[in-house]
Amino acid sequence: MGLDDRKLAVLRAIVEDYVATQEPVGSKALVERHQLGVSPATVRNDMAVLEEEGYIRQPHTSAGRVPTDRGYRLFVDRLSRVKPLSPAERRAIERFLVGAVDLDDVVHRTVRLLAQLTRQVAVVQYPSLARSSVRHLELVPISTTRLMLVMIADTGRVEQRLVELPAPVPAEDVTDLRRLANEKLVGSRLSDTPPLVQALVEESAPHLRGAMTTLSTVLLETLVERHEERLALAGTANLTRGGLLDFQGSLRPILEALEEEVVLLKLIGEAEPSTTRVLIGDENEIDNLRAASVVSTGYGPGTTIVGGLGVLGPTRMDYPGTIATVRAVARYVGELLAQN
Amino acid sequence: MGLDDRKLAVLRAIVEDYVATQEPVGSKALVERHQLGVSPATVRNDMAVLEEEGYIRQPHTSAGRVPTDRGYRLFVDRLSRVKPLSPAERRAIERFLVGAVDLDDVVHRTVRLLAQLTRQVAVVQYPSLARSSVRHLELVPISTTRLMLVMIADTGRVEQRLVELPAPVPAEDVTDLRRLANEKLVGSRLSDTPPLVQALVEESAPHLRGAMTTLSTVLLETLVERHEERLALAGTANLTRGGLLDFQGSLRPILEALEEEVVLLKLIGEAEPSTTRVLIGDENEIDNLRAASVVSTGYGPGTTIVGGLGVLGPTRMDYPGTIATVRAVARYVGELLAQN
DNA sequence: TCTGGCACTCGACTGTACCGAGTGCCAGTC
DNA sequence: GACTGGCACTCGGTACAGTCGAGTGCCAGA
Repeated sequence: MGLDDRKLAVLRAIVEDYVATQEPVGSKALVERHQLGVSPATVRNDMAVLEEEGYIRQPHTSAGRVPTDRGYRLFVDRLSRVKPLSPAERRAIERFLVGAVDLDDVVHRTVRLLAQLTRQVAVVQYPSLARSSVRHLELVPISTTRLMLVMIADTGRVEQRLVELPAPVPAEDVTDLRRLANEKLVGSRLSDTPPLVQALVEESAPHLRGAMTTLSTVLLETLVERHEERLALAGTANLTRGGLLDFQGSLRPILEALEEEVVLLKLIGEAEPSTTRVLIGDENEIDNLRAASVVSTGYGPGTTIVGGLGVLGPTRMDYPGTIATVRAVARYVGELLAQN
Repeated sequence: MGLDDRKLAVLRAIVEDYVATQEPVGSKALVERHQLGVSPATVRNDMAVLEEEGYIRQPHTSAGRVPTDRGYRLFVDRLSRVKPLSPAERRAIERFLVGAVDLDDVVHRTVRLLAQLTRQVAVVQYPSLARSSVRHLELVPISTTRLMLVMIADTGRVEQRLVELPAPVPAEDVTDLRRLANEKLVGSRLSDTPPLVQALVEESAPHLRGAMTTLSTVLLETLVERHEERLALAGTANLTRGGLLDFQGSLRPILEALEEEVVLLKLIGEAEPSTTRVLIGDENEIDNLRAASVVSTGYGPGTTIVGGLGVLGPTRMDYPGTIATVRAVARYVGELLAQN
């Protein structure tokens, strides 16, 4: 197990060169491009050890070495510092995000920005309803037996659902329903609402009870249970960089995975506070993404987290740069939301 | 120019075989698989003419023939009948679309359905705001100087915008603003609103005028001028079928084009009543899509059109089947909207 | 006008040879 | 004991030649 400093330096050099050139790197090229202070032969011995330990591998007998997923993992954990952003990148982030007019706008701008800066596929989760609280509920009569329920969350999200009432409800009753619902629910987190919604029905006047029951069912079903998450995606064209060498030749599984909201949510939606999660290749639970890496983090106003965002790319990616960008973007978005 | 019936039959056979096998088709294979009633030599002569006229071409000197964009065009215009849907497909459409709970749901289900049935990339435009009329406007105070404007259209679309007021507005004034706006605008088409909105400001009580001006600016700007269109996309993974032979080897330009909302709208948003538009390869104005074909049509309740939908695939596609599917789906969606 | 026959073309595939990057190993040196 | 230079070896990539066969164009004849 003895991985002394030089061996680690060799691994770092291999990762950096391979990420840059996308070609297996040999011992000679390595000593030429890095100040390792030893000869190629020595490096070769180190490489043999690294290979034995599973950090690098040879695509063919007479080729250079390529990092394994395990090698990238070691690199990320112990061999790299998060790269500070360039001023240009900072400016790009600011320029891109100021002037967003609403949440949709913020999310769309963010996802495009991320895709552009990292040159990878970017995913941004809308602020999770479960982590939002109710700012306002609006009931708009569509017909006598149909209401449009509009919920405005403190995160800026607006969700609407059609409610089919069991019986016609006159306009003034709708007003009552609206008032009641707002009184009870405004300010509370959606994840905490079930008992409140329950109480709502019980406390309603008898003639409102039928309508309120339907209403609360819709509320619970669509906003809490089926906790509606939304996502924005951008930069799929970036998958084609690196001319099909990445992703072992087929974009198919990746594109398929990207179409599954559930999958994406799993990837970026499980953020923990102030952590940047890096999943490398095989570490990914989703089979389709075994050839990809994901860098994700949570975002939100202040220190709370309301959603996740991240990027997906080949395992051969610039981890320090990507991590820095993802973090920075998340922070800016959080600030933006805090102004809300 | 003399394209007699047999030459047309030959072209049709070439298109059908090539679409099925994805391989250049030769004269011998052609007479074997189709009852043309003549010998390969005769077919060869016909092919020579078809090639001269630009309907087919030879990838290499000693290979079979492949249809050109022009050949597909002739095929679509004169040589194919729209294939009736199979009962299975009909059932799939019905099964897929019933049970949609709101517009978002309808659109998402539709786009997935289209992608699945045609095995291509599907695009569905949300009902255009320009073609919708106002069902209700809601103003929700966020703070004393901020309102959330929620517009509900008759097509089911719900749009929201944040309005920054120039000065604090008390709650009862908000009620007045809401009432006024609804009185004037409900029932009118968004594209017809500019004069109405103008009148709105003029008829407001003096103390409301400032707020109403801001409000109407937001209304006009975001809902009319920048006429906000939304899109849903699905099936990008289908681009990878045909193993990179389609799209001359690179998905890049296609994926890039698919990320541009403007481009997609141009493709499917210019629907005319009861027409199915087919754009084949070169006919496409967007350079990135010169290797693709697009089949699109409009949809809407009854005979009106509120939006477009369509699919994008390789020029080598099953036009009759795709056209039939696109039409059928559009019709079903229209019916669904009509029930609204 | 159609057909059979024939010479021709050229991509796809196969086998051979060669080059060179890169390796593992070993004996020698500090 | 750790490092180095040297050397034989491996093997992917490329270039080249040869063969095969699908497919063509053309032409004479029915």
